[in-house]
Amino acid sequence: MDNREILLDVALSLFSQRGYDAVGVQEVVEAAGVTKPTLYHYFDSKRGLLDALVQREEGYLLTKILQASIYQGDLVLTLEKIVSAFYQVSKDHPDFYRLQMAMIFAPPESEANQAIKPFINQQKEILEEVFIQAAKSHGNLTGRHQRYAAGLLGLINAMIGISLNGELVLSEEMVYQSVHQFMHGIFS
Amino acid sequence: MDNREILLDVALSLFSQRGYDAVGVQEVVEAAGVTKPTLYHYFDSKRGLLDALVQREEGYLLTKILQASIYQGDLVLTLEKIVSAFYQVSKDHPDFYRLQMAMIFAPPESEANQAIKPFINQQKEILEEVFIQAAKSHGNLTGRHQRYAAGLLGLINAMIGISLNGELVLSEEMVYQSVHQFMHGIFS
DNA sequence: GACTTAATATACCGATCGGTATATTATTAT
DNA sequence: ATAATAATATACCGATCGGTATATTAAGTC
Repeated sequence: MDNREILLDVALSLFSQRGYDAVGVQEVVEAAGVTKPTLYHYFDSKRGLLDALVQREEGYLLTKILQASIYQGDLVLTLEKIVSAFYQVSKDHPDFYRLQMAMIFAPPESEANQAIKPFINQQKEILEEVFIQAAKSHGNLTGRHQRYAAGLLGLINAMIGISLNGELVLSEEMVYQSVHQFMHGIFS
Repeated sequence: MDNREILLDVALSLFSQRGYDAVGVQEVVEAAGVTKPTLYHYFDSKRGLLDALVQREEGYLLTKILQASIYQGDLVLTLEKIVSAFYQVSKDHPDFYRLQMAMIFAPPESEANQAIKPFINQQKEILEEVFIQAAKSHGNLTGRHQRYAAGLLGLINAMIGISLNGELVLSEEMVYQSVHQFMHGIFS
């Protein structure tokens, strides 16, 4: 077994349950069954551990979103693929998604928010690119890609937030409903 | 000046900037120009300080929302009043709203999330009551008040989140647009 | 087999954590 | 005026914080 991966898994679990600041490195290494120098051998610092963790998980998420976001002329279909990819990742990696949400809404000067910010911007840029492509055939979308990307991401994260509280199941029907609701807001 | 109020103000500022866990009581009392026993005279613990802070600010917010949520037969009008109240509070008390967002999305076992949860539930209950009242004249709303309340709250917080990042101004037109978008999702 | 490097542990560092025992100074009530 | 209480400060507590110096073991490399 790879202690580096074990440390990342344990850190993900603890950080997502109680928060990055509230969990000490001592607790992480104890839960992982190793000692502190092992952690500091693989990661320069506690922040480095968080960065590596976020990198691993965001790599997975961004790959899925990129695959889903190849625009081929049908905006609704593309948005449904994207929303479906987000919902699927949130179901496959609920711990990470909980942590990501906490980091997104963490105070701007906190380490957690600073660590996630570049990846959230990447998510936004991927969505913006979709709306930029779509604007070539739907003239009335022009110039609003930033607002649309932010709005869709907000809707997606709101839905996932509700589902992580167990109050909603993100079925494929919810994908359709989410996109439908979003498009109505755009065109009317 | 009242040292208790000063402590609450300073704590709000620091917690909203860097997070509850990352800010120590020493830093709070230094920024407030007092010493630790003064803080512990007014509040039993660091958690007690957070609770008192949340109580003060949520009292203000809940009062505004309650005033706006008196249903008098016009659902759209009522929702516009509610959304307007939320947006106004987020503009008048941006620090608190930033802190509230962080607490809402903080890990479920964190002190921050546990401290805000009852107030968020109160917000939900107020919105649910509106939809329950409205269902008496709009039969097709019946039985979905929980989902609608959660969905509207999600939309409101997503919009406020964007505005706190400086990417959007929550004008009265945004109130109209938000409610319009939400209603379309419900009726179609 | 000898040498090097990666991976781990023991034991420790100063700083900060949340919280308090004790004493002193204002304020209030009688 | 005096007693009681509220409000503050000095100085301290053990525990934990993130991080490391040193030593040892395991795993390759020549």
